[in-house]
Amino acid sequence: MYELFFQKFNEKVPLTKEDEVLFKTYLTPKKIRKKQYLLQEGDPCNFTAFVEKGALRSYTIDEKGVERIFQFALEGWTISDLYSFLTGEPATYQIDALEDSELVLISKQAHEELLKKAPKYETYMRLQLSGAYIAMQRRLTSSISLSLEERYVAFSSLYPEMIQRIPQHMIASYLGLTPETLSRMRSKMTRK
Amino acid sequence: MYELFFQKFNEKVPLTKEDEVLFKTYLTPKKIRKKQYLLQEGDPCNFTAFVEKGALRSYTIDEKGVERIFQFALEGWTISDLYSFLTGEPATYQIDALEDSELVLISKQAHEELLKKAPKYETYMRLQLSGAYIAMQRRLTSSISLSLEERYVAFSSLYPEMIQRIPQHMIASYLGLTPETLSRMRSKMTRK
DNA sequence: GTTTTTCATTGACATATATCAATGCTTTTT
DNA sequence: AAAAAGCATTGATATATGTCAATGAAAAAC
Repeated sequence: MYELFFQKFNEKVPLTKEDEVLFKTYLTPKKIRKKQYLLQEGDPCNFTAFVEKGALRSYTIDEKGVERIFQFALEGWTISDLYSFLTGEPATYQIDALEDSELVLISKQAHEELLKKAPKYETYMRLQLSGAYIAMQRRLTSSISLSLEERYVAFSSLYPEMIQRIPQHMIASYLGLTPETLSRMRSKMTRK
Repeated sequence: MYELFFQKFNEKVPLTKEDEVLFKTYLTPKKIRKKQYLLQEGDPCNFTAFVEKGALRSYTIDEKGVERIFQFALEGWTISDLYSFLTGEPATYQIDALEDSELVLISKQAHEELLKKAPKYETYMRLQLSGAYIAMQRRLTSSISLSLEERYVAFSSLYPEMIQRIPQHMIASYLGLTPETLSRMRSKMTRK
C-alpha cells in the first residue's frame, strides 16, 4: 500500500523517510468493488482519492438520465470532485469504480492540517492542480476545436491504456458523443 | 497602479504593508493598446498578466485561419498561457488586447523567486489555480452537456458584462459555434 | 450451465449546425 | 468627409450527428 502514491509524490516533491512516516498518518487506504460508489451527487466531497490499483470515473447524470463522464482515473491518477472538495459545496459529480480498486484517500480535514503543517504538501497540491489544469485545458481545447474523429484519435494516442480497459460507450460519453456515432466513426476509420 | 491587484490578492491571502512593498519589486506594470499582441504563438509565455483595466483574450488560430477563443479577461482577471508558463514550452495560444488595457505582469523569474521566498505567494498561486481549474471545469461541463442555447444563457448570466463589452462573433468563438448560429439563436430567443 | 444484462454494431430517419453568399449598418481609418 | 473594414443578420443548402429501433455477441449473474 502507498507505494505508487509516494512514488508519484516524490516525482513532484522529494520527501525524506521521516516526511513519509508523518504523511502516512494523514492517509486512509480504501478498497472498493466494481460498480460501488465512492461519491454520490449531493454529498459534499470530503476527500481526494489516489488510485493505487484499478479504475474509476466521475460523471453526472442529467434530467434525461444520460451519463456525462467527466474523468477517468487509472493507476497513478487522482480523482475527486475538486470543486466540492475545495469549496465544501455539495458534489456535482458522482464517482464510482469501473474495476475493483485500491485507493489512498486524503480527507478534507487531513488536507487542511497538511496545508498548515507541511509546506511540501502545499507545493505538491499546487503541482497537482497545475497538472489537472493543464490536462483539462488540453481537453477543452480539443473539445472545442477538433472534429470528432480528431478527438478520438487524440484521446487514443494520449491514453492508449484507456482504450483497452474502458468500455467504448463510456469513452463516447467522455468525448461528448453518442455510442452509435463513435462506433460508426471507428468502422469508417478502419476501412481507410 | 496595482490597486486592484492587491485588493484581489488580499481577498485570497491577507498581506501586510511590508509584504506589499516587497511584492511590488517583483511586479511589472504594462500598458497595451487595443489589437496589440501580448503573446504570440510559439514564443514561450514568461508571464502571467493581471488586468487592472481593459479586456484581453487568448486564442488559437487553426490551419484554416479560424480563431478559437480560449479565455477572456476583464478587470480583476489574470490571463496567461499557463501551460507554457509552467512548463517553459512554446505557447499554444496568442494573447491580444480587445481594448486599451493596463496590466500587472509577473515574470516567470519573479514567479520562481517568489515561490522560494514568499509562502504567501505559493498559497496565492494555489488558490488562483483552484479558481482557474473550477472555472474551466464548469466550462467544460457546459460545453459537453448543454445545448447551444443553454450554453449561451449560462454564459450571459455568469458574465453579463462580457455580453456588453465583447463582440458577438468572439463570444460565438468562445462558445464553440459560428457567428451565424449565435445570431439565429438570439433572434429565436427574443421572439419567445 | 442457463438466463440476464451489458455492449457494439447497423439501418432509417430527423434535426441541429455549418457553410457559402449577400446585405446593410457601424465603426475605424485615412 | 470619404473610403474601408468590421460586424450582425438573413436565406438557401449541405453535412454531421443524434434518435429510435433491432440484432447478435459477449460478459455477468444466478
